[in-house]
Amino acid sequence: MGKTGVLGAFEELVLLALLQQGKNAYGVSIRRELEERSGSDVTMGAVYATLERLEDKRMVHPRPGETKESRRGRPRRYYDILPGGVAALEQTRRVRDTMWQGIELSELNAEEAG
Amino acid sequence: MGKTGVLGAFEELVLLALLQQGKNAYGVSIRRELEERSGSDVTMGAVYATLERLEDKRMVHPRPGETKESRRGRPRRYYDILPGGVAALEQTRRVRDTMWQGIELSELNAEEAG
DNA sequence: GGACAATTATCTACAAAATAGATATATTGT
DNA sequence: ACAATATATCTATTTTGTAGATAATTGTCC
Repeated sequence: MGKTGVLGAFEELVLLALLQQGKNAYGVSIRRELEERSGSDVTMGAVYATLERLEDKRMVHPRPGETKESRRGRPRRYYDILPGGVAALEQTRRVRDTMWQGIELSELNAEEAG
Repeated sequence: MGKTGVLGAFEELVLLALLQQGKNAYGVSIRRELEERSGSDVTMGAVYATLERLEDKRMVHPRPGETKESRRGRPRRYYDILPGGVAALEQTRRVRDTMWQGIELSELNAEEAG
C-alpha cells in the first residue's frame, strides 16, 4: 500500500472474499470464492502470501480452527477482518470512485476512433 | 496484471486520470489529477514508470506535443488510451464489482464487535 | 548569445505486491 | 502403521509501485 493509502488490487479482492464469507473464511475457501467470482485461476501461494501481508498490517487476524471440527486434514486457519481492514477498503474505494466520476466506458468504445 | 486479468491499483488510477483529461493528458497533468483527487502526493517517477508499463502492454500510446505550443519547457508527451486499456478497465471493474456485491461497509463498522 | 527560469521527461535504485510451483504438516480413516 | 485428504507453508521469481535525483528543451531577459 503506497502513499495514496490504497490497497493493492489483489489485497482488496482477498479482503472482500473474506467479508463475503463472514466468520468462515480460510485459505482454501477464499481461494474458491475468488476463482468463482473472477472466473480465473488463483493459486494458494497468492492467497496465503497476501493474507500474511494483511496480517502484518493489522488488517486481518487469524483464528485457529477447532480440532473437534471432525474432518480430515490439517486444521484450518480462519481469518477475521479488523477495523484497519475495513478502513483500508473504505479509503481505497473512496479514491477510486472519485477517479471514476463521470467516466462511461460504453461511450468510450464508440468515441475512441476520434 | 496477473492471472485474474485485473489491473494493478495504481495502473487503474493512471488510466482513469487519462480518461478524465481526454486528449490533453500528459505526465504532469496526470500527476496533478491524481494528487487532487486522492489528496496525497504522487511522484513523477511513479507516473512515468506506470505509463511506460502501460505502453508496453499496448494500453496507452504516446503522442508528441506540437512544437508550436509556444511555452517554456521540454515538449510534452500526451497519452491516448487504446482499446486494450479500455478493455482492461472494464474487466477490472467487472471482477471487483462482483466481489463487492452485497457488502455494506457502514453495517460492518457496527457489526464487527460480534 | 549567454545566464537563468520554467516545465517536463528520464534515469537509477529500491521496496512492496503478486505469482507459480513445490513441499511440508496435521488430521482422519483403514 | 499407513494411505488419503485437506490445508498451510516455503522458495524463488516477476511485476508493480515509490522515491529522489538528474537531464533535456524551450522561453525570457540582459
